[in-house]
Amino acid sequence: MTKTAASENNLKEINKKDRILDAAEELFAQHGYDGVTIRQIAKAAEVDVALANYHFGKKLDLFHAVFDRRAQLLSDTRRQLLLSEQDAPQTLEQIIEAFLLPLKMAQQTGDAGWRNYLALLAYVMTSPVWNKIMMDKVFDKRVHEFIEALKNVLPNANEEKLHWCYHYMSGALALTLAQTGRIDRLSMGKCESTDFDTAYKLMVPFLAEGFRKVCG
Amino acid sequence: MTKTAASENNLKEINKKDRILDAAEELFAQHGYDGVTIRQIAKAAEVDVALANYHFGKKLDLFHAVFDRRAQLLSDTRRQLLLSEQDAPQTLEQIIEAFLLPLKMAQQTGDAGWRNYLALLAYVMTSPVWNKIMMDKVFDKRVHEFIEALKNVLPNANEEKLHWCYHYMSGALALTLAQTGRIDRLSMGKCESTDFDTAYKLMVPFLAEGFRKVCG
DNA sequence: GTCTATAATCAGATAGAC
DNA sequence: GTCTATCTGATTATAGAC
Repeated sequence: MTKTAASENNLKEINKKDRILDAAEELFAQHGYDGVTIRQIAKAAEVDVALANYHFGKKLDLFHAVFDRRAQLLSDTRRQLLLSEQDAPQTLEQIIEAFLLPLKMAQQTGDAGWRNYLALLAYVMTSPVWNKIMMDKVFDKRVHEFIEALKNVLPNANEEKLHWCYHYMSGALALTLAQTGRIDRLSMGKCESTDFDTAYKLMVPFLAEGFRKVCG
Repeated sequence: MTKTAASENNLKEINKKDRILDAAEELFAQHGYDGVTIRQIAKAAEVDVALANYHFGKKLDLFHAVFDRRAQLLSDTRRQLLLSEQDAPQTLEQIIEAFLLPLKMAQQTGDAGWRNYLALLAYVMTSPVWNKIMMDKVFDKRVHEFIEALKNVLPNANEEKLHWCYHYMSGALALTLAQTGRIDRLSMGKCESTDFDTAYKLMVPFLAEGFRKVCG
Protein backbone atom coordinates (compact mmCIF):
# COMPACT_ATOMS: atom_id res chain seq x y z
CA MET A 1 0.00 0.00 0.00
CA THR A 2 3.04 2.18 0.44
CA LYS A 3 3.62 1.49 -3.19
CA THR A 4 0.15 2.60 -4.16
CA ALA A 5 0.29 5.68 -2.01
CA ALA A 6 3.67 6.59 -3.45
CA SER A 7 2.36 6.06 -6.96
CA GLU A 8 -0.58 8.28 -6.34
CA ASN A 9 1.39 10.99 -4.62
CA ASN A 10 3.91 11.05 -7.44
CA LEU A 11 1.32 10.68 -10.13
CA LYS A 12 2.47 13.87 -11.69
CA GLU A 13 6.11 12.92 -11.29
CA ILE A 14 6.04 9.47 -12.85
CA ASN A 15 6.07 8.68 -16.53
CA LYS A 16 8.24 11.57 -17.53
CA LYS A 17 8.71 9.95 -20.89
CA ASP A 18 5.04 10.34 -21.72
CA ARG A 19 4.99 13.86 -20.40
CA ILE A 20 7.74 14.77 -22.83
CA LEU A 21 5.70 13.33 -25.69
CA ASP A 22 2.58 15.17 -24.55
CA ALA A 23 4.36 18.49 -24.24
CA ALA A 24 6.13 18.05 -27.58
CA GLU A 25 2.85 17.12 -29.22
CA GLU A 26 1.16 20.28 -28.07
CA LEU A 27 4.04 22.62 -28.84
CA PHE A 28 4.88 21.15 -32.24
CA ALA A 29 1.20 21.34 -33.20
CA GLN A 30 1.04 24.96 -32.22
CA HIS A 31 4.35 26.35 -33.51
CA GLY A 32 5.67 23.76 -35.93
CA TYR A 33 8.90 21.81 -35.74
CA ASP A 34 11.25 24.76 -36.03
CA GLY A 35 9.18 27.00 -33.80
CA VAL A 36 9.86 24.90 -30.73
CA THR A 37 13.07 24.23 -28.82
CA ILE A 38 13.81 21.14 -26.77
CA ARG A 39 14.20 23.47 -23.81
CA GLN A 40 10.63 24.70 -24.21
CA ILE A 41 9.39 21.14 -24.41
CA ALA A 42 11.34 20.13 -21.31
CA LYS A 43 10.06 23.12 -19.42
CA ALA A 44 6.44 22.42 -20.39
CA ALA A 45 6.86 18.78 -19.39
CA GLU A 46 8.60 19.84 -16.18
CA VAL A 47 11.59 17.63 -16.81
CA ASP A 48 15.26 18.28 -17.37
CA VAL A 49 16.49 19.29 -20.80
CA ALA A 50 18.79 16.32 -21.09
CA LEU A 51 16.02 13.83 -20.46
CA ALA A 52 14.40 14.32 -23.83
CA ASN A 53 17.67 13.50 -25.46
CA TYR A 54 18.15 10.47 -23.22
CA HIS A 55 14.77 9.01 -24.11
CA PHE A 56 14.32 10.01 -27.73
CA GLY A 57 17.71 11.01 -29.11
CA LYS A 58 17.79 13.93 -31.52
CA LYS A 59 15.05 16.52 -31.89
CA LEU A 60 14.00 15.05 -35.23
CA ASP A 61 13.65 11.60 -33.67
CA LEU A 62 11.44 13.06 -30.97
CA PHE A 63 9.26 14.61 -33.65
CA HIS A 64 8.88 11.24 -35.35
CA ALA A 65 8.14 9.57 -32.02
CA VAL A 66 5.35 12.05 -31.35
CA PHE A 67 3.85 11.60 -34.79
CA ASP A 68 4.10 7.82 -34.81
CA ARG A 69 2.64 7.32 -31.34
CA ARG A 70 -0.95 7.79 -32.49
CA ALA A 71 -0.61 7.42 -36.25
CA GLN A 72 -0.77 3.65 -36.31
CA LEU A 73 -3.77 3.51 -33.99
CA LEU A 74 -5.56 6.05 -36.14
CA SER A 75 -4.82 4.15 -39.32
CA ASP A 76 -5.78 0.78 -37.86
CA THR A 77 -9.10 2.05 -36.54
CA ARG A 78 -9.83 3.66 -39.87
CA ARG A 79 -9.12 0.38 -41.62
CA GLN A 80 -11.45 -1.53 -39.32
CA LEU A 81 -14.30 0.86 -39.95
CA LEU A 82 -13.79 0.84 -43.68
CA LEU A 83 -13.54 -2.94 -44.08
CA SER A 84 -15.99 -4.06 -41.42
CA GLU A 85 -18.80 -2.54 -43.40
CA GLN A 86 -17.56 -3.88 -46.68
CA ASP A 87 -19.97 -6.79 -47.04
CA ALA A 88 -22.91 -4.64 -46.02
CA PRO A 89 -24.15 -2.27 -48.70
CA GLN A 90 -22.21 0.93 -48.19
CA THR A 91 -23.46 4.36 -49.01
CA LEU A 92 -21.20 7.19 -50.05
CA GLU A 93 -21.97 8.88 -46.75
CA GLN A 94 -20.92 5.83 -44.75
CA ILE A 95 -17.59 5.61 -46.54
CA ILE A 96 -16.85 9.26 -45.93
CA GLU A 97 -17.90 8.97 -42.30
CA ALA A 98 -15.44 6.14 -41.85
CA PHE A 99 -12.65 8.24 -43.24
CA LEU A 100 -13.42 11.27 -41.12
CA LEU A 101 -12.74 9.14 -38.09
CA PRO A 102 -10.24 11.59 -36.50
CA LEU A 103 -13.07 14.03 -35.96
CA LYS A 104 -15.35 11.46 -34.43
CA MET A 105 -12.54 10.19 -32.27
CA ALA A 106 -11.75 13.65 -30.92
CA GLN A 107 -15.38 14.42 -30.36
CA GLN A 108 -15.89 11.20 -28.41
CA THR A 109 -12.79 11.14 -26.26
CA GLY A 110 -12.71 14.86 -25.58
CA ASP A 111 -9.06 14.22 -24.78
CA ALA A 112 -6.69 17.18 -25.01
CA GLY A 113 -3.93 14.82 -26.10
CA TRP A 114 -5.88 13.72 -29.14
CA ARG A 115 -6.91 17.28 -29.93
CA ASN A 116 -3.28 18.32 -29.94
CA TYR A 117 -2.30 15.36 -32.06
CA LEU A 118 -4.92 16.18 -34.66
CA ALA A 119 -3.59 19.73 -34.90
CA LEU A 120 -0.14 18.25 -35.40
CA LEU A 121 -1.55 16.00 -38.11
CA ALA A 122 -2.97 19.09 -39.82
CA TYR A 123 0.44 20.73 -39.64
CA VAL A 124 2.08 17.73 -41.29
CA MET A 125 -0.68 17.44 -43.91
CA THR A 126 -0.36 21.05 -45.03
CA SER A 127 3.42 21.39 -44.89
CA PRO A 128 5.21 20.75 -48.20
CA VAL A 129 8.28 19.36 -46.45
CA TRP A 130 6.73 17.30 -43.67
CA ASN A 131 3.92 15.91 -45.81
CA LYS A 132 6.46 14.29 -48.09
CA ILE A 133 8.39 12.79 -45.17
CA MET A 134 5.65 11.72 -42.79
CA MET A 135 2.34 11.07 -44.53
CA ASP A 136 3.43 8.18 -46.71
CA LYS A 137 4.62 6.13 -43.75
CA VAL A 138 1.23 5.02 -42.50
CA PHE A 139 -1.68 6.70 -44.21
CA ASP A 140 -1.19 5.89 -47.89
CA LYS A 141 -2.74 2.43 -47.70
CA ARG A 142 -5.88 3.78 -46.08
CA VAL A 143 -6.30 6.44 -48.75
CA HIS A 144 -6.06 3.88 -51.53
CA GLU A 145 -8.62 1.67 -49.80
CA PHE A 146 -10.87 4.70 -49.46
CA ILE A 147 -10.57 5.53 -53.15
CA GLU A 148 -11.30 1.93 -54.05
CA ALA A 149 -14.39 1.89 -51.82
CA LEU A 150 -15.61 5.04 -53.55
CA LYS A 151 -15.37 3.41 -56.96
CA ASN A 152 -18.08 0.97 -55.96
CA VAL A 153 -20.60 3.67 -55.20
CA LEU A 154 -19.40 6.04 -57.93
CA PRO A 155 -18.85 3.69 -60.88
CA ASN A 156 -18.72 6.46 -63.45
CA ALA A 157 -15.87 8.33 -61.78
CA ASN A 158 -12.37 8.40 -63.20
CA GLU A 159 -9.18 8.33 -61.18
CA GLU A 160 -8.29 11.96 -61.71
CA LYS A 161 -11.61 13.33 -60.47
CA LEU A 162 -11.66 10.96 -57.52
CA HIS A 163 -8.24 12.07 -56.42
CA TRP A 164 -9.09 15.75 -56.72
CA CYS A 165 -12.25 15.25 -54.71
CA TYR A 166 -10.30 13.34 -52.10
CA HIS A 167 -7.90 16.28 -52.07
CA TYR A 168 -10.73 18.74 -51.35
CA MET A 169 -11.97 16.50 -48.57
CA SER A 170 -8.49 16.25 -47.17
CA GLY A 171 -8.20 20.03 -47.14
CA ALA A 172 -11.51 20.53 -45.37
CA LEU A 173 -10.47 17.92 -42.84
CA ALA A 174 -7.01 19.40 -42.30
CA LEU A 175 -8.28 22.90 -41.63
CA THR A 176 -10.78 21.48 -39.17
CA LEU A 177 -8.11 19.53 -37.33
CA ALA A 178 -5.87 22.59 -37.23
CA GLN A 179 -8.27 24.43 -34.93
CA THR A 180 -6.98 27.83 -35.95
CA GLY A 181 -9.82 29.66 -34.25
CA ARG A 182 -10.61 31.56 -37.43
CA ILE A 183 -14.17 30.30 -37.70
CA ASP A 184 -14.77 31.51 -34.14
CA ARG A 185 -13.63 35.01 -35.05
CA LEU A 186 -15.35 35.18 -38.45
CA SER A 187 -18.66 33.91 -37.13
CA MET A 188 -18.34 36.07 -34.03
CA GLY A 189 -18.78 33.13 -31.70
CA LYS A 190 -21.55 31.34 -33.57
CA CYS A 191 -19.14 28.51 -34.43
CA GLU A 192 -16.22 27.05 -32.51
CA SER A 193 -13.05 25.50 -33.88
CA THR A 194 -13.13 22.83 -31.20
CA ASP A 195 -16.71 21.79 -31.93
CA PHE A 196 -15.77 18.61 -33.80
CA ASP A 197 -19.28 17.29 -33.34
CA THR A 198 -20.88 19.93 -35.56
CA ALA A 199 -17.88 20.01 -37.90
CA TYR A 200 -18.30 16.30 -38.49
CA LYS A 201 -22.07 16.28 -38.88
CA LEU A 202 -22.13 19.03 -41.52
CA MET A 203 -18.99 17.91 -43.29
CA VAL A 204 -20.27 14.48 -44.29
CA PRO A 205 -23.26 15.66 -46.37
CA PHE A 206 -21.24 18.61 -47.71
CA LEU A 207 -18.52 16.35 -49.07
CA ALA A 208 -20.84 13.57 -50.20
CA GLU A 209 -22.78 15.90 -52.48
CA GLY A 210 -19.56 17.32 -53.86
CA PHE A 211 -18.34 13.83 -54.71
CA ARG A 212 -21.67 13.01 -56.36
CA LYS A 213 -21.61 16.14 -58.49
CA VAL A 214 -18.07 15.75 -59.76
CA CYS A 215 -17.77 11.94 -59.81
CA GLY A 216 -21.40 10.89 -60.27
CA MET B 1 21.62 55.00 -73.57
CA THR B 2 24.43 54.37 -71.18
CA LYS B 3 21.78 54.33 -68.56
CA THR B 4 19.73 51.73 -70.40
CA ALA B 5 22.70 49.56 -71.11
CA ALA B 6 23.78 49.74 -67.51
CA SER B 7 20.29 48.86 -66.37
CA GLU B 8 20.16 45.87 -68.63
CA ASN B 9 23.59 44.65 -67.77
CA ASN B 10 22.89 44.91 -64.09
CA LEU B 11 19.36 43.59 -64.37
CA LYS B 12 20.15 40.83 -61.95
CA GLU B 13 21.97 43.20 -59.63
CA ILE B 14 19.35 45.92 -59.36
CA ASN B 15 16.31 45.86 -57.19
CA LYS B 16 17.90 43.90 -54.40
CA LYS B 17 15.01 44.87 -52.20
CA ASP B 18 12.58 42.92 -54.36
CA ARG B 19 14.94 40.00 -54.59
CA ILE B 20 14.96 39.76 -50.81
CA LEU B 21 11.17 39.72 -50.78
CA ASP B 22 11.06 37.07 -53.49
CA ALA B 23 13.55 34.81 -51.75
CA ALA B 24 11.86 35.26 -48.38
CA GLU B 25 8.49 34.50 -49.95
CA GLU B 26 9.67 31.22 -51.36
CA LEU B 27 11.56 30.09 -48.28
CA PHE B 28 8.90 31.10 -45.75
CA ALA B 29 6.28 29.31 -47.85
CA GLN B 30 8.34 26.16 -47.92
CA HIS B 31 9.72 25.96 -44.38
CA GLY B 32 7.62 28.35 -42.33
CA TYR B 33 8.73 31.40 -40.41
CA ASP B 34 10.94 29.62 -37.91
CA GLY B 35 12.35 27.21 -40.46
CA VAL B 36 14.20 29.93 -42.31
CA THR B 37 17.08 32.16 -41.25
CA ILE B 38 17.80 35.64 -42.54
CA ARG B 39 21.14 34.29 -43.68
CA GLN B 40 19.41 31.70 -45.89
CA ILE B 41 17.19 34.38 -47.37
CA ALA B 42 20.13 36.65 -48.08
CA LYS B 43 22.03 33.81 -49.68
CA ALA B 44 19.09 32.85 -51.90
CA ALA B 45 18.63 36.48 -52.91
CA GLU B 46 22.37 36.81 -53.47
CA VAL B 47 22.62 39.86 -51.25
CA ASP B 48 24.46 40.60 -48.04
CA VAL B 49 22.98 39.50 -44.72
CA ALA B 50 22.85 43.03 -43.37
CA LEU B 51 20.82 44.29 -46.30
CA ALA B 52 17.65 42.56 -45.26
CA ASN B 53 17.89 44.28 -41.93
CA TYR B 54 18.59 47.61 -43.56
CA HIS B 55 15.53 47.44 -45.80
CA PHE B 56 13.00 45.67 -43.62
CA GLY B 57 14.19 45.82 -40.03
CA LYS B 58 13.58 42.77 -37.90
CA LYS B 59 12.85 39.30 -39.23
CA LEU B 60 9.21 39.57 -38.17
CA ASP B 61 8.85 42.83 -40.07
CA LEU B 62 10.24 41.18 -43.17
CA PHE B 63 7.67 38.42 -42.82
CA HIS B 64 4.88 40.98 -42.64
CA ALA B 65 6.31 42.84 -45.62
CA VAL B 66 6.28 39.65 -47.68
CA PHE B 67 2.73 38.82 -46.69
CA ASP B 68 1.38 42.32 -47.20
CA ARG B 69 2.97 42.87 -50.60
CA ARG B 70 0.37 40.83 -52.47
CA ALA B 71 -2.41 40.58 -49.88
CA GLN B 72 -4.00 43.91 -50.67
CA LEU B 73 -3.96 43.31 -54.41
CA LEU B 74 -5.54 39.92 -53.90
CA SER B 75 -8.23 41.30 -51.65
CA ASP B 76 -8.99 44.24 -53.94
CA THR B 77 -9.33 42.05 -57.00
CA ARG B 78 -11.58 39.70 -55.11
CA ARG B 79 -13.74 42.61 -54.09
CA GLN B 80 -14.04 43.85 -57.65
CA LEU B 81 -15.11 40.45 -58.90
CA LEU B 82 -17.64 40.00 -56.14
CA LEU B 83 -19.24 43.41 -56.41
CA SER B 84 -19.05 43.95 -60.15
CA GLU B 85 -21.46 41.11 -60.64
CA GLN B 86 -23.75 42.22 -57.87
CA ASP B 87 -26.45 43.83 -59.98
CA ALA B 88 -26.47 40.95 -62.42
CA PRO B 89 -28.22 37.82 -61.19
CA GLN B 90 -25.53 35.79 -59.49
CA THR B 91 -25.49 32.05 -59.28
CA LEU B 92 -23.93 30.17 -56.41
CA GLU B 93 -21.25 28.96 -58.77
CA GLN B 94 -20.36 32.49 -59.84
CA ILE B 95 -19.98 33.66 -56.27
CA ILE B 96 -17.69 30.76 -55.42
CA GLU B 97 -15.70 31.32 -58.59
CA ALA B 98 -15.12 34.89 -57.57
CA PHE B 99 -13.82 33.83 -54.21
CA LEU B 100 -11.48 31.18 -55.58
CA LEU B 101 -9.66 33.95 -57.38
CA PRO B 102 -6.20 33.01 -56.04
CA LEU B 103 -6.35 29.79 -58.00
CA LYS B 104 -7.43 31.49 -61.20
CA MET B 105 -4.81 34.16 -60.73
CA ALA B 106 -2.01 31.64 -60.30
CA GLN B 107 -3.24 29.60 -63.21
CA GLN B 108 -3.37 32.62 -65.48
CA THR B 109 -0.13 34.37 -64.58
CA GLY B 110 1.90 31.17 -64.31
CA ASP B 111 4.20 33.31 -62.21
CA ALA B 112 6.49 31.54 -59.75
CA GLY B 113 6.24 34.53 -57.43
CA TRP B 114 2.49 34.17 -57.16
CA ARG B 115 2.74 30.41 -56.74
CA ASN B 116 5.11 30.89 -53.84
CA TYR B 117 2.91 33.54 -52.31
CA LEU B 118 -0.13 31.30 -52.44
CA ALA B 119 1.79 28.56 -50.65
CA LEU B 120 2.71 31.14 -48.03
CA LEU B 121 -0.94 32.11 -47.76
CA ALA B 122 -1.80 28.46 -47.16
CA TYR B 123 0.83 28.34 -44.42
CA VAL B 124 -0.68 31.36 -42.72
CA MET B 125 -4.23 30.07 -43.16
CA THR B 126 -3.48 26.73 -41.53
CA SER B 127 -1.21 27.91 -38.72
CA PRO B 128 -2.95 28.57 -35.40
CA VAL B 129 -0.53 31.35 -34.48
CA TRP B 130 -0.11 33.12 -37.82
CA ASN B 131 -3.76 32.87 -38.80
CA LYS B 132 -4.70 34.89 -35.76
CA ILE B 133 -2.08 37.54 -36.45
CA MET B 134 -2.20 37.89 -40.22
CA MET B 135 -5.54 36.88 -41.70
CA ASP B 136 -7.70 39.49 -40.04
CA LYS B 137 -5.66 42.36 -41.43
CA VAL B 138 -7.00 42.28 -44.97
CA PHE B 139 -9.18 39.31 -45.72
CA ASP B 140 -11.97 39.52 -43.16
CA LYS B 141 -14.01 42.08 -45.06
CA ARG B 142 -14.00 39.97 -48.20
CA VAL B 143 -15.17 36.90 -46.30
CA HIS B 144 -18.11 38.77 -44.81
CA GLU B 145 -19.06 40.08 -48.23
CA PHE B 146 -18.85 36.56 -49.56
CA ILE B 147 -21.12 35.22 -46.81
CA GLU B 148 -23.59 38.03 -47.47
CA ALA B 149 -23.62 37.27 -51.18
CA LEU B 150 -24.35 33.64 -50.40
CA LYS B 151 -27.37 34.56 -48.34
CA ASN B 152 -29.05 35.90 -51.46
CA VAL B 153 -28.81 32.62 -53.32
CA LEU B 154 -29.26 30.45 -50.23
CA PRO B 155 -32.07 32.24 -48.38
CA ASN B 156 -32.83 29.29 -46.09
CA ALA B 157 -29.32 29.02 -44.69
CA ASN B 158 -28.45 30.04 -41.17
CA GLU B 159 -25.23 31.73 -40.09
CA GLU B 160 -23.72 28.69 -38.42
CA LYS B 161 -24.08 26.41 -41.42
CA LEU B 162 -22.84 29.09 -43.81
CA HIS B 163 -19.72 29.62 -41.76
CA TRP B 164 -18.98 25.91 -41.51
CA CYS B 165 -19.41 25.51 -45.25
CA TYR B 166 -17.15 28.47 -45.82
CA HIS B 167 -14.67 26.77 -43.51
CA TYR B 168 -14.71 23.58 -45.63
CA MET B 169 -14.20 25.65 -48.74
CA SER B 170 -11.35 27.49 -47.10
CA GLY B 171 -9.70 24.20 -46.21
CA ALA B 172 -9.99 22.79 -49.70
CA LEU B 173 -8.56 26.03 -51.05
CA ALA B 174 -5.71 26.14 -48.54
CA LEU B 175 -4.53 22.62 -49.24
CA THR B 176 -4.61 23.38 -52.95
CA LEU B 177 -2.57 26.53 -52.50
CA ALA B 178 -0.07 24.67 -50.33
CA GLN B 179 1.06 22.50 -53.26
CA THR B 180 2.32 19.75 -51.00
CA GLY B 181 2.75 17.30 -53.86
CA ARG B 182 0.70 14.67 -52.04
CA ILE B 183 -1.93 14.38 -54.76
CA ASP B 184 0.86 13.72 -57.24
CA ARG B 185 2.17 10.83 -55.17
CA LEU B 186 -1.23 9.36 -54.23
CA SER B 187 -2.55 9.49 -57.78
CA MET B 188 0.77 8.23 -59.14
CA GLY B 189 1.12 11.15 -61.49
CA LYS B 190 -2.46 11.33 -62.70
CA CYS B 191 -2.90 14.65 -60.88
CA GLU B 192 -0.44 17.46 -60.22
CA SER B 193 -0.35 19.85 -57.28
CA THR B 194 0.55 22.73 -59.57
CA ASP B 195 -2.36 22.11 -61.96
CA PHE B 196 -4.46 24.99 -60.67
CA ASP B 197 -6.52 24.91 -63.83
CA THR B 198 -8.04 21.50 -63.08
CA ALA B 199 -8.12 22.18 -59.34
CA TYR B 200 -10.22 25.25 -59.98
CA LYS B 201 -12.56 23.72 -62.54
CA LEU B 202 -13.49 20.73 -60.36
CA MET B 203 -13.53 22.65 -57.11
CA VAL B 204 -16.31 25.05 -58.06
CA PRO B 205 -19.02 22.42 -58.71
CA PHE B 206 -17.77 20.30 -55.82
CA LEU B 207 -18.19 23.14 -53.34
CA ALA B 208 -21.37 24.53 -54.85
CA GLU B 209 -23.21 21.25 -54.39
CA GLY B 210 -21.93 20.97 -50.85
CA PHE B 211 -23.25 24.43 -50.04
CA ARG B 212 -26.61 23.58 -51.61
CA LYS B 213 -26.94 20.38 -49.63
CA VAL B 214 -26.12 21.87 -46.24
CA CYS B 215 -27.48 25.39 -46.70
CA GLY B 216 -30.17 24.84 -49.28
C1' DG C 1 17.09 7.52 -14.78
C1' DT C 2 18.34 12.03 -13.61
C1' DC C 3 20.86 16.20 -13.42
C1' DT C 4 25.14 19.51 -13.97
C1' DA C 5 28.23 21.39 -16.94
C1' DT C 6 29.94 22.35 -21.18
C1' DA C 7 31.28 22.06 -26.12
C1' DA C 8 30.43 23.69 -30.61
C1' DT C 9 27.58 26.06 -33.49
C1' DC C 10 24.61 29.34 -35.14
C1' DA C 11 21.05 32.81 -34.65
C1' DG C 12 19.44 37.91 -34.98
C1' DA C 13 20.81 42.42 -34.83
C1' DT C 14 23.71 46.39 -35.37
C1' DA C 15 27.82 49.61 -35.41
C1' DG C 16 30.72 51.70 -38.43
C1' DA C 17 33.65 52.08 -42.69
C1' DC C 18 33.10 53.08 -47.47
C1' DG D 1 23.03 51.50 -50.30
C1' DT D 2 26.35 48.16 -49.34
C1' DC D 3 29.54 45.35 -46.89
C1' DT D 4 32.87 43.86 -42.90
C1' DA D 5 33.14 42.68 -38.38
C1' DT D 6 31.39 41.64 -34.22
C1' DC D 7 28.47 41.36 -30.04
C1' DT D 8 25.18 38.85 -27.44
C1' DG D 9 22.50 35.29 -26.59
C1' DA D 10 20.36 30.82 -27.57
C1' DT D 11 20.47 26.17 -29.40
C1' DT D 12 21.50 21.21 -29.97
C1' DA D 13 23.83 17.60 -28.27
C1' DT D 14 26.63 15.07 -25.09
C1' DA D 15 29.99 13.66 -21.48
C1' DG D 16 30.21 12.46 -16.89
C1' DA D 17 28.83 12.61 -11.89
C1' DC D 18 25.31 10.72 -8.94
